[in-house]
Amino acid sequence: MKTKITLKDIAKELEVSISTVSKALKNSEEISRDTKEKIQAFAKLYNYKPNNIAISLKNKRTKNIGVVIPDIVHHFFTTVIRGIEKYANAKGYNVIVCLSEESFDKEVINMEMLANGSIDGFIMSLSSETQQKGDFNHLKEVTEQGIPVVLFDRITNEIDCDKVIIDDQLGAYMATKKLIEQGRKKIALITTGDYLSVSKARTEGYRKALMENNLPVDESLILKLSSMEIDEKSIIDFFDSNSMDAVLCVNEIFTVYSMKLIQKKGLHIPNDVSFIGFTDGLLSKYANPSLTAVAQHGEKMGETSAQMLIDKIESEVEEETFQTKILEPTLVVRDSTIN
Amino acid sequence: MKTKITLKDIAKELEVSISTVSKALKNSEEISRDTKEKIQAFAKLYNYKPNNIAISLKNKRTKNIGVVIPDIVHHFFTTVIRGIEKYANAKGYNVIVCLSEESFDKEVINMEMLANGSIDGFIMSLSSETQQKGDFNHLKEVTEQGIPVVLFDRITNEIDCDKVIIDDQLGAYMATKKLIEQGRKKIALITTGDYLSVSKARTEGYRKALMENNLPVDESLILKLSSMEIDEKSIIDFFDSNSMDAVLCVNEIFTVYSMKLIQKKGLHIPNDVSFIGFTDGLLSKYANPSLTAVAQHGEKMGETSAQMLIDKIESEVEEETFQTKILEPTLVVRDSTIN
DNA sequence: TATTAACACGAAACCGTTTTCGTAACAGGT
DNA sequence: ACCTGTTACGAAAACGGTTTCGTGTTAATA
Repeated sequence: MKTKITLKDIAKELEVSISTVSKALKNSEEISRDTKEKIQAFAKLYNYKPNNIAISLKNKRTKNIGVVIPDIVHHFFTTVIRGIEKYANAKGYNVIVCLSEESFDKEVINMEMLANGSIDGFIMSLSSETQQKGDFNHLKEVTEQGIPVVLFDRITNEIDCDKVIIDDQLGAYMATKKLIEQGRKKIALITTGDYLSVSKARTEGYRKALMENNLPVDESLILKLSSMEIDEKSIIDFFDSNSMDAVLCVNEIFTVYSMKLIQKKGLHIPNDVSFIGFTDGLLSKYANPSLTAVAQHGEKMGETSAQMLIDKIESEVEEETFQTKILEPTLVVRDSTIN
Repeated sequence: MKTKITLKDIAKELEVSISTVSKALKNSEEISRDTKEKIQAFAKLYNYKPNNIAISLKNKRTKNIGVVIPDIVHHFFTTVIRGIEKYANAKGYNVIVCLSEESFDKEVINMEMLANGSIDGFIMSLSSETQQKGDFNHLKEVTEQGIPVVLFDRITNEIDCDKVIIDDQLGAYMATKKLIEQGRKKIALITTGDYLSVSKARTEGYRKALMENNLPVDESLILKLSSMEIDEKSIIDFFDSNSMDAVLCVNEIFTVYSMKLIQKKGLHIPNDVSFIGFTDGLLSKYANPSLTAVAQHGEKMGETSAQMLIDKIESEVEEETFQTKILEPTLVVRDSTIN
């Protein structure tokens, strides 16, 4: 086992000081050509690479960014990570991923773990429990310490920091309007409770579209599931006790699952019932029929978040100006609506 | 902005030495009750948390593990990450995720970036380019430095390290046998080139099942796609120029995509053609018809990998014994085969 | 020849911990 | 009064770098 070589080793071997080695490897003007060449050759021969940890300690920069997300199995989050990773990597940053699994406690623990020097900044999306609870002290602490934070998708207004969201209201509005234009009158909505910021905005967009088109908002056509887990029974009851000609769902899994249940009832998609879902992920693409979906552009969101965070990390200025970037959703039309 | 407090700050404030503070916070017997209480109270008040980087430097342990995978959008890898994260987190480790995106160069760069002190060990699955190229020097270097590595799923025999795989051959064998038992005679296989270790094993299992059941292995019924990207034309050609009554695919996306194409031809699944795919992911569950799939138990694989890695990291002994854990695949029967 | 500037390098502080070792102060025993 | 043993703490080295500043040597200048 050949152990890693350090500056000290090189210095001893070449009978110069550590400082000289350090400078020589940085090609400093201070060091003579001869010495530099000798040291650089030696370093290359022994494959010297500076120790990241030592450097981090010295300049108080880790070149790591912490990503805390509720779930990695939702395709949307996966694409966001990809976007983050892509941008961060190009800038020489590494990405530490922590999953809160929709739990407040886990979110807090993860953040505390990372906040003690492990990372230069956070990119995160709040767990549903956090949003439900409305307790953001862990975020407050972190920002007060001067650690930059970028919140994406599931955000809160109670924290001053950069934010990236898509215009969820617009997305739902576009989707609902599309359904209305196709002559649908009884459009149902399957969502979570309003505690999830995104669900709330989407519900608003849905209402807005109905109202603008003089359609009644029938509260019994709005199903609020109590968690992110599929509650099959609730959905079946909902379908059994209401008639509808279109369904809008706030996420992909709700959508495909609901479609299956509708199909089991013998109804045809899109003829009898049209479906539009949020998140244009793998499921939307490959579901049968393929899903008309509101694309959230997760990868773009990830890139944007990473860019905003790294800008802040690397900016010298102590400005306390935060911005919220609102990305535009796109409607990807497939076979679950009439073309 | 209240900046982080250090041992030095506490020492100065309380007019004791840094060593005393450090010991007091560790509840050392060396320090008197009074002093300890005073220091601990002060530390708590100012929310002192030791700096991870400093600790890492000191004990040459980062409590980070590096995960290098080809792709995060494949559901299988997502579940593996989840398993890793779960186990690692419980053990106080953080997970740094790097994506090679099936590229050899990226894989090398990522590993080099992390190998300089940022992590205590690697968990990885080889990029297809790496497997194709057969160049594993980056792995060799890392293991020679004494950094523990666990390879999962896409592995190589050229590197001595711990490994976790599922019995891919068995999985394909089980799937093929199932199809044979249902009376299928012309079973096609859609795979990648043999450079991918898993594809190779799966192909072997497929052949083995056919041979054991006295069915001919018709090479024209084996489609080898040249990359992980869907090549629609090749698949259509394949279906047009061959007749078959069952299809086995080496991954989920190949499977659902192929199903779509078969359905477009007007064939019925499973009556005309049965399908079985590898990886029991979201797509399998929600595809229409839902997919009979070989479950790879990604989460289990992730946990096992993390466990093996952390065991090695934390074991004092300098043993050079490596093991390969082989997980058993399971056949999850759904509607793409006859029940 | 004395002064000075440029050159090339080393010493040491620093980042924030942990840990070993040394020691002042005091108590107890003889 | 002397020795010994605790007790309670501090000094300093170490982890592996970066960076500031000081300095010995040489060559150029007055």
